Amino acid sequence: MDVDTRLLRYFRAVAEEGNLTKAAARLYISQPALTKQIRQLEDQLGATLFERSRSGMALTGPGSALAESIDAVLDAWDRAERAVRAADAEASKVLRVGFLASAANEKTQAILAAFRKRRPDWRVELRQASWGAPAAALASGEVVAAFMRLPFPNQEDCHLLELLTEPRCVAMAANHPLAQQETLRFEDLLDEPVIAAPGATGAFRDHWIGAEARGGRPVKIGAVTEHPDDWLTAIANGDGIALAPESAARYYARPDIAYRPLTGITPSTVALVWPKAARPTSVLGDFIAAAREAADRR
Amino acid sequence: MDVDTRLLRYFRAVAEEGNLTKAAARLYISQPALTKQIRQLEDQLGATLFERSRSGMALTGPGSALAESIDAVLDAWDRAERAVRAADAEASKVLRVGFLASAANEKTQAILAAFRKRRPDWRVELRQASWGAPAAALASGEVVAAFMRLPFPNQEDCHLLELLTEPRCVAMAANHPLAQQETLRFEDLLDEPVIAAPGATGAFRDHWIGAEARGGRPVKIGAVTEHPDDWLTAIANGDGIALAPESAARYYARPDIAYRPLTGITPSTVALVWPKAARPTSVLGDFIAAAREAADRR
DNA sequence: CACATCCATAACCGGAGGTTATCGATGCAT
DNA sequence: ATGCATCGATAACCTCCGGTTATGGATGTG
Repeated sequence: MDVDTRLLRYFRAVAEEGNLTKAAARLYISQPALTKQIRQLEDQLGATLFERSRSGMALTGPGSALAESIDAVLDAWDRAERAVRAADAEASKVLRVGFLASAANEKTQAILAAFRKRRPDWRVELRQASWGAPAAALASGEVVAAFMRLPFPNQEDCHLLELLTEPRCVAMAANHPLAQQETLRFEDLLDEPVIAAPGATGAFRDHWIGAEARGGRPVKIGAVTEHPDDWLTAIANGDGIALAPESAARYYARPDIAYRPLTGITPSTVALVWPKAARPTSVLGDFIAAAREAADRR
Repeated sequence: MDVDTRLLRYFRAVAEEGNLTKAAARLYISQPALTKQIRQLEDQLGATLFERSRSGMALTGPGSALAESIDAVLDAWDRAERAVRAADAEASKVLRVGFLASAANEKTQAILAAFRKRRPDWRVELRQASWGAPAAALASGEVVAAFMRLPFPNQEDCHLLELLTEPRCVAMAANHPLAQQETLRFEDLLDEPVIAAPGATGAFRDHWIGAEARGGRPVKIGAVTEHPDDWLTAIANGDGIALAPESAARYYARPDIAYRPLTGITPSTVALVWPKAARPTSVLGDFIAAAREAADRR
């Protein structure tokens, strides 16, 4: 019998959530679509995978059997995908590197230059990662390394090379009352709605709503965004304020957005990261060396 | 990225055949469909998997990387599928057993009775297997064992318990000139067209066209069939003659078909087979024991 | 030089995966 | 007890994708 890995991911989500509605939300599809898909999986396998009840979906015996076997399938496919992408990169001499927003800021060019010196025949392709699943492209081998801000989800599966640390500031609509002040304290922002990353990003989201400095004070989410453009628009729109690295003021300057220095909040660190699971190649080694060189020279 | 295992099988077929047209034929789809699918796989992976030329499709570097990783994925899924089916069988107390045509003939009832005595609360479900891929249902765990005639494709992946051996005879249209004779010699049939199993079945097909007794004499294929019904129809229709187990005369008697004893050809053996790959269960053990008991008592 | 082989393209059809809207059942809080 | 929130199932609909047949273009081959 054939399956789509998508179906397997769907199944896994439902098994983990124990709840169709929540699983559907997590998968960014509608609940009826998920209902249909799960039922179809059951039909194809000829087995009942879930016990439906008012309180949710509970795994049956066959369901548990599938849940236990499923990771092996998805992992095998991930490995296959990585192998193909690695071979393709080798063949076309392209190193694909992911980045979040402004990557390594002013250091980016130095790193790329240092790498070009080591591998003149290679080309570096920078790909923007979504905030929704910043590490997904790493896991699938779509990019072989990425410039990331710490922390991020599944960080423990990656090797890290810290590149720079910079203060965090606050971004808000230019006409926001607090923009009058030259400098702000984080305590002054506790009641402001905040523009946040998607909930699935865990520690990453928490870091950028300043959860660690709130002392348990609840936060009001003004909007959820996945890309810099949405993020900037939401801020300019007055949906809320947002924490941002200081460099955002240079890389994302706009007349309708004000960036203000902020006290009482820890700085942000940018690192080059690459998956522990991937077999390291010499080209990646050269890129890491280039990044290390550029990071040390300041 | 998501894939359907179907796509992976398609890719594997093309990689093995080195030829779109032949691969398409093997997969029972049209060549344009396969062209599209392979191209789509390449698009999704963002890599060229094949080098196209007038002489066929040759794997590129990324293509080879995929070819090497692909079996792990498909095997993992096979295992998952088997695990689910096993758990489902356990839960619903159904033992699914495959069979080809008349299964174990007169022994079948004795085996089932012996099993019922051991496991009164279980039910046996007999499923007919296609001649096109007689062992497919075994590999996927759709059936946990099967009554098969030896040899069959991928036989080496299975444990065997031989149940009975019976002479092979010849089946032909009732109005066929040779049907006049009470007994025939295999040498008399060498020029007759033969109804055969699909080419992919290898040794199975060879056995039933009597390849081992032809001494290299070429065989004329009158028709290719996958199921007893097609087979009987083709014979009655005069498309060709066919070798058949003696018991076919009892289980597939028809006024428009004549079965005649045959000399100069080896007999046919029926065995109960079960995959080596599957974790053996105690129920299956009981079924095997029941089969052994019924086979020994004669 | 005609033909066979092999892959690509075009036009078309049916089904499957997705969506929104809605319902029925059940548990919980007012 | 009533009303509301939650959860899964169903219905109606749209789009796209996987399949089909027919055909073309390039390239060896008898």
